[in-house]
Amino acid sequence: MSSGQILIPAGELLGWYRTAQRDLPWRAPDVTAWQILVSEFMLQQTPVSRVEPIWRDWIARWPTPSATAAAGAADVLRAWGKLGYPRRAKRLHECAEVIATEHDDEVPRDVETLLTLPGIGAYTARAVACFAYQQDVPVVDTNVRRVVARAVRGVADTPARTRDLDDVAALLPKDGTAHVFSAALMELGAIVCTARTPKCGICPLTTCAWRSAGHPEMSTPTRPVQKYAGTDRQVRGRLLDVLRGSVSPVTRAQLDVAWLTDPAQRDRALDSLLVDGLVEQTADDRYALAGEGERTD
DNA sequence: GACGCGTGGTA
DNA sequence: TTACCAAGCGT
Repeated sequence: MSSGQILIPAGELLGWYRTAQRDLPWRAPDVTAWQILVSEFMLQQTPVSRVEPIWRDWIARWPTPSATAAAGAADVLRAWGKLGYPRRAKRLHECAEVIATEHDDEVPRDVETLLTLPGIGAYTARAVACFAYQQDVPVVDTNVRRVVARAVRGVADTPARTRDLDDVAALLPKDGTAHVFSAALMELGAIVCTARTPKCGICPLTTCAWRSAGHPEMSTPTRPVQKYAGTDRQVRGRLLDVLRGSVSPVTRAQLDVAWLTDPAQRDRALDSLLVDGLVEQTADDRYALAGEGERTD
């Protein structure tokens, strides 16, 4: 994409965002950069509705990086509950430790430094810079990618590409409102220009290349949806669920009953949890969530 | 760049 | 019911 042409009118988008934005708890004025960062970790591949209650409890319990770092890893994994992808919880804990010890308990402001932190990638680094520190950096998540694909390129969606960042950067207004523009773009994708049944009837954009083209279907295939039932991921989930539910270490037999259909797969899943540092083996040959017994709060 | 990584709501 | 999908990251 080239051009200095304005392809998404900022006025239309920002006007809509002012009245239509959701009242999400991490958007409240007194929320800190760390607390916004926590929301971003939780929102990585998990819907807002499931994150909200967990985030509220989490922030009340561990409001700062140092408070989070002081908690035991097992307590963090339990508080994460069933949000999914528990490696995120572990990385959030590690991220808290780094910020507490190496950044004076302050979330770094610049994208370069944010990118060095555990669990923070291209999206989250810029989301924190944008939403917590009002920086005019391009923020590209699945919503932004889809809105740009449709409104600008006239296609239903596009697979993730590294050059998405440059494409979106070219669309940002240069008058200092880019951070709001980015938030609005994401919000539009989240509640109007949705993946499955877009609400074109209430879209604030008066011009849209996708609409003009007659809402064509996807031409370039995206990644196929992953299977879950019967996969190692499901087995890991079952094993972890057993461990989250037990304050004391469990025996191998207690884990074995969590997945009876394929013992070899069960062993592989347990091994991968040990490798990932989510589970530990105790001296008496039992199993527990990693960091069980470190606890502080 | 492709793949593996949880979980549950919705159509 | 099955299949899709939800503010990605690390390898």
